[in-house]
Amino acid sequence: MANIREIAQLAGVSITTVSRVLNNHPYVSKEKKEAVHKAIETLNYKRNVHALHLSKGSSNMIGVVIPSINHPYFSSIVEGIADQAMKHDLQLVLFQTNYETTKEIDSLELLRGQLIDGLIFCSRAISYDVLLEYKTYGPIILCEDSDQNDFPSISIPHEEAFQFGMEYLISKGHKKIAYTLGRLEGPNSLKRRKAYENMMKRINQRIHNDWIFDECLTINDGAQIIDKYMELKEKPTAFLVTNDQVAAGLKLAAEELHFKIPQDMAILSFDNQPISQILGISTIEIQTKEIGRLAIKSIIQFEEIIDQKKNKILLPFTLIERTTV
Amino acid sequence: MANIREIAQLAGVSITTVSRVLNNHPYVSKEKKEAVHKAIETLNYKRNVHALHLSKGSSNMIGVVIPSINHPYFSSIVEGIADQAMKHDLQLVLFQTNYETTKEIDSLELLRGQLIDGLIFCSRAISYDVLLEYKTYGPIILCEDSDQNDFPSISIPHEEAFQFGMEYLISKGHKKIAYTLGRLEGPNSLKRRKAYENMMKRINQRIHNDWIFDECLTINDGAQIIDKYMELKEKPTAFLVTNDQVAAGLKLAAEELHFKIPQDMAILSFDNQPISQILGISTIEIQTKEIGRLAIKSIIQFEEIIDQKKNKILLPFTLIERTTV
DNA sequence: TTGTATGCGTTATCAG
DNA sequence: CTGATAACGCATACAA
Repeated sequence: MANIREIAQLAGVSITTVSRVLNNHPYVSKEKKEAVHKAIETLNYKRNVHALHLSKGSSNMIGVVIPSINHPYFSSIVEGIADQAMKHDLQLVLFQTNYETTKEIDSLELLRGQLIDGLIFCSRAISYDVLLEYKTYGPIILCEDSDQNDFPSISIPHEEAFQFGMEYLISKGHKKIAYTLGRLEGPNSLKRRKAYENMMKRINQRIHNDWIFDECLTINDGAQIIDKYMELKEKPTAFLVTNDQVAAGLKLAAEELHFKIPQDMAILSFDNQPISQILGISTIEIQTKEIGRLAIKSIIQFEEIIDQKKNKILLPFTLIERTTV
Repeated sequence: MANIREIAQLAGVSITTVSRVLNNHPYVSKEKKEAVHKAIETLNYKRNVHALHLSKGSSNMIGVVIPSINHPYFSSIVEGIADQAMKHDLQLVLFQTNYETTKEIDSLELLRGQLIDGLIFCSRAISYDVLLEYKTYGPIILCEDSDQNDFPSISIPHEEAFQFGMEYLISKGHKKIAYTLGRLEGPNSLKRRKAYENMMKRINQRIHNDWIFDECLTINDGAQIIDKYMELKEKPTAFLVTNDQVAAGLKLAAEELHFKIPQDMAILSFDNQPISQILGISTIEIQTKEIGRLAIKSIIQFEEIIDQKKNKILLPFTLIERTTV
């Protein structure tokens, strides 16, 4: 591949002039500019990106940390990230971590090594302390309902949304409420658990630990809930579940066993993905794509955000009433 | 950030020696090695990736072209790509194109600019001729059922699989068969259309153009088929559809209108995503994740593949009989 | 308006 | 075993 030197030579100008043309700087005579363009054309020249990055000290690439891309919640966030990134000519580097901390550290190390100019955590398994060690290496955005003030965060208010869901179920006459979680230790899950305990206490219900279903993320996870449900001595009458996928699995598996939804079992979920619409699942809408968009915006306006300490964005959520509650 | 020079200075060795230690070269005395490691520790040094890339002339990053990440078919492929990429320490750069040719060209230009060492096209809107212009700039892999010999391709045999699906429907007594496509002009769609026309001719059925449903990719697309279906004078008895998402939408929307599946309308789809299992949809399984894995493997073994002209991989497909046919 | 010279941080060559 | 030094390709301060 031809380099800038060859272009300069062929065009009969200096390297600097070529660079100026390349970067649309002013103060280049029309003739030289044309000569440069012609040389670029004939040699089929293309700027080497690494040299540019090295020279600039940045890469206009952003890292995205997700546990798995093959899940509607995360791929929807990434879609928003990708849309917005496009508008700012940012490239996306994907880190599929499967919630492994070593993978998350890999991504942080690449921030430190300047491969990426910023990092968006759609999921986080790593401890907050470790994260702090990387604070100085570039913008880090957290897509979680976070109480800290070191990193900008974007999310819905999980505690509030969960509480809202509980209240809705209670308003429909339910007291025996079960719920499901993606990962027991996830930052958002902790928020949800807290809300659950508060609400159950408020309606004088004791906490049944076997009404809390962990590791529920996919359709199949949802379908498998029904097996555990069958073994329960005391059965809940309502489920507040992680997301629409889990709700879909649960609903279809329950109906397979001739349970009536919502009479025998009410289901309320989160997200409002297309599947919930088609299955008539009542759900609390979350603007996942918007979370992604705002994550990129936060990266771009990082300095302002930090300066003004406006580093926590909470998006509204909306109840979508359908037929499962 | 400290650089290699500072490390050398602090450790009292030359830059070369530091580089040797960094790259685990032999012939470095234990003392110097330790001194270097100590200096790296104290200065919290990290190799600058851009300098490395520039020097090496490569980046161990791979580009992935997809129309939208927010679709199970594509995110499943990307999941496979990511899994396999991880094993080889390759980073992934995502290009969400929405089938726009300009976006695809952007990705190709970055291959030319050496940002990425290779490119995987999970979808392609660009013409084959344009693609050819970039052939020399690095490994390009096509995830489509392709007849060309310039680029390695990985896919299922779409024509054969589609024909197989038709034969299955016919064996169940259907002659009036409709089908749906993702994009009319997509490379895989063309294969499917060809198979459709052949099979319909074989059973002496004329082609109804209004039995061919274009732009069907999502659950909602599937649900909307039913509206057009209602307006059809002559109605098909079976649908061979793009993927499980479309099948799910179609099935649920049809049942909403009290159609019996498969008596009133048989449905056979492709993919075997979890949703098809839970809805009992008969489907032709495609190993999407494996397509992704093999794409990375093809990038790595690119030279061999080209040399041995083994540049077309066709994965097997499997009929999963459930309840919709 | 143009060009020279230097820096960006590594790796690789070659001489010792 | 070790170290100068020359690439790698571009941007930019400074000089003209």
